[in-house]
Amino acid sequence: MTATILDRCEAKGLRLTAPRRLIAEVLQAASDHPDVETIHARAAAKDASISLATVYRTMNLFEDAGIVERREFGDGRARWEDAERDHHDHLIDVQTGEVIEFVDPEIEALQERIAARLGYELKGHRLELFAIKRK
Amino acid sequence: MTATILDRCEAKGLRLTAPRRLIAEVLQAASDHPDVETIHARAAAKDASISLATVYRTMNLFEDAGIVERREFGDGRARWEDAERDHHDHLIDVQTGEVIEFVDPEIEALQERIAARLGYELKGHRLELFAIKRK
DNA sequence: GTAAGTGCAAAAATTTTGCGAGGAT
DNA sequence: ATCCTCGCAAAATTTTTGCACTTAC
Repeated sequence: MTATILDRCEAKGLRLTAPRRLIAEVLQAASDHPDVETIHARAAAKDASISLATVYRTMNLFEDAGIVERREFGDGRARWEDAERDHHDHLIDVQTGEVIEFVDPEIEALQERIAARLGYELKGHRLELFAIKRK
Repeated sequence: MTATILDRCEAKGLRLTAPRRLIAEVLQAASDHPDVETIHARAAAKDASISLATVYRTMNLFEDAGIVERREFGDGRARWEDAERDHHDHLIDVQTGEVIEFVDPEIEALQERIAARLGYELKGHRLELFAIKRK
């Protein structure tokens, strides 16, 4: 149903070079939020000739194409995840650290309206709820 | 009602040096989300002898003390704001980097309902909208 | 064939740190 | 007096870029 990263590269008319295919494969397989160093390490495990500069360039390319999303967790490095898979928000249990993913169409629509009211077109969002379990 | 940054420094037992007083003053006066370079420039306007390293050290100190909050808006630099200012969310213009603050009672209420539906009691949240200006 | 992409190394940008001098308590 | 903090410069980290060579279309 959801197109693969490689499919979306093709759909965007990006040149399918060996490094790009490899990075797409690494991102497709990732269920975490890898930084550039990690992506490079995973790619280099399959083809050691890939350079860090290419990973940086490719992530910027994929971001501009809307294929991946950049995340900043406050540790000074950018982290990345599949933009198609990122249609969820996070609720963090502040007592246990447990993270629950959720999607709410109503809140997505409301965000659109808020952006529009401010004169903007919504391109993305990040929502984190901090909460404690109800007794 | 809300204590000034300087008051909170004192309450936390931080040493009140000239550079820290000056940085506290700059942050107190700020209504935007300045990065370190900007904070340094504003401080240097009043005392040119202040160093960038001291601004970095002081921001980390204030963050550890819970006096300011670090924000990452995806441009590679940390930005800072008073931790005790009234709650608001952020809309970031991804083309210009401009940051607009907003509060929306409807979205606050909706977040409460989402948390409740998941069996949680909402304690706080963080919402960032990424958008581009409409033509 | 041609425009775009790659690896490498150097550069740029942001943040941290070692050190001796100076200041707060 | 004793730590702590400062400014400076050097180092560390993360990201970008110039260049010559290679590749996808």
